[in-house]
Amino acid sequence: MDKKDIVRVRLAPSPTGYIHVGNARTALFNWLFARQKGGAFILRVEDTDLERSRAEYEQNLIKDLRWLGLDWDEGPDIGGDYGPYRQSERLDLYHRYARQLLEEGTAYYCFCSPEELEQERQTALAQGQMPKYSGKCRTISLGEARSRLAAGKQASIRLKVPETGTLAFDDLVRGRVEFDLKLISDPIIVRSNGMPAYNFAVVIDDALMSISHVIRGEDHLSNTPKQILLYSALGWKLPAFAHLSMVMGKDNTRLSKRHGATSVDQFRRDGILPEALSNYLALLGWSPPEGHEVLKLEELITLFDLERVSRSAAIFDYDKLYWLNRQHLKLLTAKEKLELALPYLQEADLVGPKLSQGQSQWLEKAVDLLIEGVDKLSDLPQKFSLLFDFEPEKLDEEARKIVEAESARQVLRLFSQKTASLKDFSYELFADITGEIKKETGIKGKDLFHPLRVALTARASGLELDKFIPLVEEGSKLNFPRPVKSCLQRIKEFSAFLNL
RNA sequence: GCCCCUGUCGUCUAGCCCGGCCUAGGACAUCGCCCUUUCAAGGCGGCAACACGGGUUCGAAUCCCGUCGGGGGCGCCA
Repeated sequence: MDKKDIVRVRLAPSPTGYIHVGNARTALFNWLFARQKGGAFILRVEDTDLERSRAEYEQNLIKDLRWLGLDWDEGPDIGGDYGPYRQSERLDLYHRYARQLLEEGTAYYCFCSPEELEQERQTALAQGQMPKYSGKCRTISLGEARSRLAAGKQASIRLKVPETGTLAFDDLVRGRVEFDLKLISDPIIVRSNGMPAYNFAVVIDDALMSISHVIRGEDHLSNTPKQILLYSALGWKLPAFAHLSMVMGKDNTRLSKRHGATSVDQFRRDGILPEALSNYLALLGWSPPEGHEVLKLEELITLFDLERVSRSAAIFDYDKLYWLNRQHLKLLTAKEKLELALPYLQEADLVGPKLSQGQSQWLEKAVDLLIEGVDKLSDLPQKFSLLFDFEPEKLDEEARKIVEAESARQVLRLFSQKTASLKDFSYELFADITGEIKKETGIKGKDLFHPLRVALTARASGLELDKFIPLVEEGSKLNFPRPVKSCLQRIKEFSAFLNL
């Protein structure tokens, strides 16, 4: 393959907090594209905002991306041939090109103060105009500017934007997009504190890093003409652009904490599987050509296609994410399920920090049974109360009704008598006894089993009894912080509670 | 306010570029039925959309124009 055809894409986050699902989706699309095309995925950290950037946020970023299952070929943590990969370490590069533009006359020093500029902006807004820099400092010669600088004046550097004409480009997802140059303000490329501005740094970095495709959020669409102008001022070849639509919350405003979890970190802690999150994110604004939607990362790589990316904003649907999480949970082995579930059970003090072999074997079975229908792992401890909590006095309305029926009392009385002298219990004994009761009373089906379920679990619903009974019996012999009551114990307590 | 993007079931979307195969397909959610000693899972089925108005055409979700709605941008933030 010719070198110029090599696909090189990048994710360029600024380390200002936890990574948001919107950025995670952008990361995923870039990564899928690179992996499918056999290209390179590059991580570059845009930390030129001294106010908001923090070094530890970079670690979070890396951790979250790796957890999601993404990897990169070049980046601040692993290096690469086009480094450094932090903008704060590339300042000399930006200055070199800024100087070049200054000398060629395509950029100029601007001495206007932030206050002055704000004033101009307000005036324009008040007149219903799109704010645009007046161009006041355009006429200051480079020599004049340098002597003012030498005299201690502060100045930013701006790019000269042509006064007329239109600028058009072909966006890979949006098609042809046009801008009227007379509405575009001369962008600041270097701030008066010497730091490069975003529009300048991205262009320098993307070009120097030979980025072939810029795949990013739609919020950057209107920056693109400024960046294209910079490419041509520097005589560089343009990358392809692809602008992804935004991710919204239920009320059609930008997804925020108000809507629920939004950071990758939060989803991880809630117990969403990384493969479920990436699957869901891929489905937000992209659809597989064949109907099947439950897909692993490897499958996404082969199926992904920028041409199938939708142009309109998408609302983040937690229900569908949970459904996908359940689907991916089903794909795991019992052992894997336990491994993932354990921290949540420990957190809830259901199990101690160390497990005996018997405990972990039992837990493996329990998790495998109870995980059915669980949206996210953090919901699991709640499900475990079926095993660990038995409180007849806290029956809900439904359970109370079931157990108060006259036939139910009859069933329970008999069951209590027949189990009174037993030392041990099993599902087989349960089946025998219920058979006898059926014969003696003629009560069968729901009327027979439902009261017994309530008596054994203190709930109207739960696991099937043929699974529940052996599980509880086995669990009752194990030493848990909160013990599991045996079936016989449960019957005894329940009978007492009902005054049978 | 101005500029740019966008508009198919409640939600994510297929179809649109290359008009007829669309009685508009799938998935989530929801409702019902079946299975099941309850619940869940699973199976089956139902409800549900081309924003609106004009064109063009024998024929428009698909092409053109306008209106309205939504989003983004208009920073010495990225």
